[in-house]
Amino acid sequence: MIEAKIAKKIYRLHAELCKTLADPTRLEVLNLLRNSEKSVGELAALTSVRQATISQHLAILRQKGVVLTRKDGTNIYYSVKNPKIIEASDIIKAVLFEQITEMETLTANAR
Amino acid sequence: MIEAKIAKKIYRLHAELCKTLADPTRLEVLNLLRNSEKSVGELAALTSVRQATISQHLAILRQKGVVLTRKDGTNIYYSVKNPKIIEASDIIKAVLFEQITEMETLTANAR
DNA sequence: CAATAATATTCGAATATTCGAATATATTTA
DNA sequence: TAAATATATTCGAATATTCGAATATTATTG
Repeated sequence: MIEAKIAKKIYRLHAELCKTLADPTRLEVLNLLRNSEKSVGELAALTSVRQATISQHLAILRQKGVVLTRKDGTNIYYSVKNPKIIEASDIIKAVLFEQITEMETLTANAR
Repeated sequence: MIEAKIAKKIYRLHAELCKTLADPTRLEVLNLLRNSEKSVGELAALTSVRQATISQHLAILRQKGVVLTRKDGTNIYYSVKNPKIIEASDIIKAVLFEQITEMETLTANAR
């Protein structure tokens, strides 16, 4: 059963990559990076999250290979490395909205 | 800025749904449910994870609306509620494999 | 080179997650 | 109804995650 061990390891890596999306701040950052790169300061301002905290989340996204960095002077611009991540995030968001719609239907019928 | 608050709440819910996928056991369970429903016992056996643990993970998947249950005698059969979740999981897995391939390329070139 | 600006890192406390062990809750069958 | 089977829940310990505060690093500018 050596392949079972390998499968488990793949599931672990897969879960680690999914964890990248399992935080509201990181989702917001990824959404902001959807169409264009942004500097750390811009991301902090746009999300109203402290610079150090944004930087920590960006470090996680970097480690997991989800974003790329480009240095320009003292600024560091972040961008999405693989748009598939955005695609996956969007699908999960669509599921969320379907769930919300379903709950609305339920409560509407309960009146 | 009332809409900003709402946006933050959506990101929180979105992240909670993503968390569903952020565990190796749950990913394995979802993969086993991909094509057909399975009972708790079957899932425990197929994953070699204790029944209580599988049950806990199934409870999380249930709470997040990711799976459905069907009772038949003492058995409870679980199935995927919304196939989009599998779709999203598959996309993230594809990203993982792209990352692995990229690392292989790097190490191959380093020889 | 000193001052400034932008970003990153380290540390610690609060919180959340995971899992095993034990137990509880059906449901079926003898 | 008692025993057996399948599943769920509760609790606690170990571990992981998150965030703020303080500090460090790097690059630019005067």
